[in-house]
Amino acid sequence: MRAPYGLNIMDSCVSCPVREAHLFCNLPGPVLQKLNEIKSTAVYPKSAMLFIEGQQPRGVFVLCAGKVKLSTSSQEGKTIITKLSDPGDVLGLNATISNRPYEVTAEMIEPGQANFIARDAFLHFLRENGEVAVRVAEQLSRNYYTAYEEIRTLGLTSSPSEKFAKLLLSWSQDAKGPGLGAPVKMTLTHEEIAEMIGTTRETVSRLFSEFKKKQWLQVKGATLTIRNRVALEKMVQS
Amino acid sequence: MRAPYGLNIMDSCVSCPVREAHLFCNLPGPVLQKLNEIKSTAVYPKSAMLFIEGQQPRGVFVLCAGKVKLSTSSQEGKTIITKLSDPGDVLGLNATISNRPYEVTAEMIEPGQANFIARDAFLHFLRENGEVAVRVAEQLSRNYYTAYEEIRTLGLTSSPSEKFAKLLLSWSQDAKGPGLGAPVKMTLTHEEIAEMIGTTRETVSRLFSEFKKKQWLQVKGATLTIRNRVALEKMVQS
DNA sequence: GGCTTTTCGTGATTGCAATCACACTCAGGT
DNA sequence: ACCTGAGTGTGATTGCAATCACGAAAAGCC
Repeated sequence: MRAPYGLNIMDSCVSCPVREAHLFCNLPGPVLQKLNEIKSTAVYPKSAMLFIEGQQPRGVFVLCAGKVKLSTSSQEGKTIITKLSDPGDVLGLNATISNRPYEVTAEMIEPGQANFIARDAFLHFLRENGEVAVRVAEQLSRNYYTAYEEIRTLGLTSSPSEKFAKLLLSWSQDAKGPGLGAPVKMTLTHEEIAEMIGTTRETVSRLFSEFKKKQWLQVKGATLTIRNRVALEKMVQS
Repeated sequence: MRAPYGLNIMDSCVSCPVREAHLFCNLPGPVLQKLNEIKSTAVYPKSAMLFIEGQQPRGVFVLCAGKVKLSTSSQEGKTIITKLSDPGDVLGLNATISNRPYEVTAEMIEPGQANFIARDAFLHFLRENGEVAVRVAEQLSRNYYTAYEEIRTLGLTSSPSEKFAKLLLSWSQDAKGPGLGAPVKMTLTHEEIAEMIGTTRETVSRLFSEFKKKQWLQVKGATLTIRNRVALEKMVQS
């Protein structure tokens, strides 16, 4: 069977390879089985919207494969990307729990797969499984800390170069391997990076040039290598 | 009995005048009684710190009287005020639940009173009273939305004047009475207002001058009256 | 009531990043 | 190979708010 977009479809949560260490993936067998029954799987192309800011919450999405960007926009069209999500992340949790509109838009930035669980079934599932409800509370709390980190970045970091350095460091931390110059694959355009750090596309281009000229950074296609981590860390005082 | 700072001490939650419509205040009698047993009351002067960013969470504070500002700072001393809390608000909830350091500093900006509930007793109380736990989850979710609102303000609002207008409008909404020119009492210094909207003290001074000259605003001592709400709303596109 | 200390108002200057403008590169489609 | 459009690099210009620098005013404090 050939799947669309060159993906390997994951049919059952029970055999999911990302099930370790994530909110729903790593549950005892019977519970996972029940979860498996109420979820529906779908495959999404690049640029697909899982949900849009302001919509009434239909339910939660568990990302199985691919990358998702979460963003919020003003009416004039200015946009900030608040988070990039990886497989295992649960999207739309807060809106679904509290029954308020989605506070962000979730868009695939590379083709992927997600499980959808409708709100009613999800809430019912939570009520039946206290242990999962606890995990949900913990996840909400983690979301809150992430949001606060964002507030600190936006409110306390003055210059674009500082925010840019901060972003690069956070990427290299996510990359596996504590090796010094761990290469990072970058799937974002300069425009999108600009939206992550609240500046303009041109400024991001200039920052790349500057950091490359200073030998702090090396870019080869979509692969990004940090050459002088200390210098970057020195920029990020906060 | 003369209380310090000219306050009327509230001894029991059962007879508390702010008990309506707040997280813990408005609970059925027996539960409220139990809450009353595990709390301890204290009176704080202006500038007292209930807790400080980065401290291990000792427990939650329920504000009974007075005003509290929540802020977070960078190492270089730059500070943003993320929220002003009023009586009835619960402070330190998220840190206490998740056992992470307080993410903000809570400082009294006018003398007041707060009930403290130690972490262990609080968690035990939650486990015994499921209904309260649900309210806590809802409160966490509300906190999250507030944080997101802050992110939108910081990230999407471009000019200081826009943020200033937004702040003024939010104040006038909090003021009771839907009357047109509802006066607002302002207890903050220009410096603190600057910290709320991420700008400098001088810019805030200039904004006050500008808005007064345009007849949008009237200031008499600590009392602030909006004279042209429409004009302010037109500034706040988002 | 006079003292210090905080808070406020306003000018002058400066610097940084947004904006505008345009050429260049590169991937994909036909 | 060609076209097309998205994405990128970089100069020139500009505007806005941070910064610096005071003096004035108001608020605590003996």
